Amino acid sequence: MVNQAQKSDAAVQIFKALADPIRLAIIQYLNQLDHEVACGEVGRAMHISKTSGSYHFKILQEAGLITVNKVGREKYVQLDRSTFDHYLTHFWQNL
Amino acid sequence: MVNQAQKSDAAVQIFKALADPIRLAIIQYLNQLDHEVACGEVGRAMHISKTSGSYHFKILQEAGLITVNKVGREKYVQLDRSTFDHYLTHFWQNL
DNA sequence: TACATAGTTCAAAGGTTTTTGAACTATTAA
DNA sequence: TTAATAGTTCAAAAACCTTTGAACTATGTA
Repeated sequence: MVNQAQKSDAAVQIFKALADPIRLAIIQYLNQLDHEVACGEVGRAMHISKTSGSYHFKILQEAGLITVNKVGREKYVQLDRSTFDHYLTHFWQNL
Repeated sequence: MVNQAQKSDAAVQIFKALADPIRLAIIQYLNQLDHEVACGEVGRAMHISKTSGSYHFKILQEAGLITVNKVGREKYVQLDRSTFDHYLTHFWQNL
């Protein structure tokens, strides 16, 4: 079992990942589509550079907010709703 | 009515306010007590300086996560649960 | 093979957030 | 009036986050 400090570290990481307008827009976009999409397609929809996209997807993945599926040279991402449920929807239960 | 950009600005502000270990500990503390507490008392419980406390309470207040009630020379704070409900518990409905 | 495409990595630059201590205001109590 | 207490403000420093472009790896296609 993880201790209190580790629990709040994870929460801080998730809230940091959510605390950015680009990443929130990505989440919104992935939520609407509700299926796997290639990073490149999301990046183009957000009007951001490849490098910036790569940076933001890494932060979302490390926070556990998206899952990643590499197929050929493309990386398909989608929301990991269980993480949102744990830290947002059930915030008070898991605080 | 606010537009989409304003909505996500507010969300970013709330997630930034949550994205800090001290502020998350303050929220945890206020949640357990579940009543007004003076800033000074919270600050002492968190082992932070007056200045640091003042800084963090300001961020929590500006995000709408706490309400403030000044009585004499003391400032009593408590959680504003409606903001947590809106941005966390009902995250998907308000995205 | 050669070329194109998807995505990563790196370091530098710029921007933002947090901590610090000293000086401050406002209120209370002796 | 004097001293103590609660909290704020300020500027400087330190720490941290984000963007940028160039160079890179890996894969797919002609």
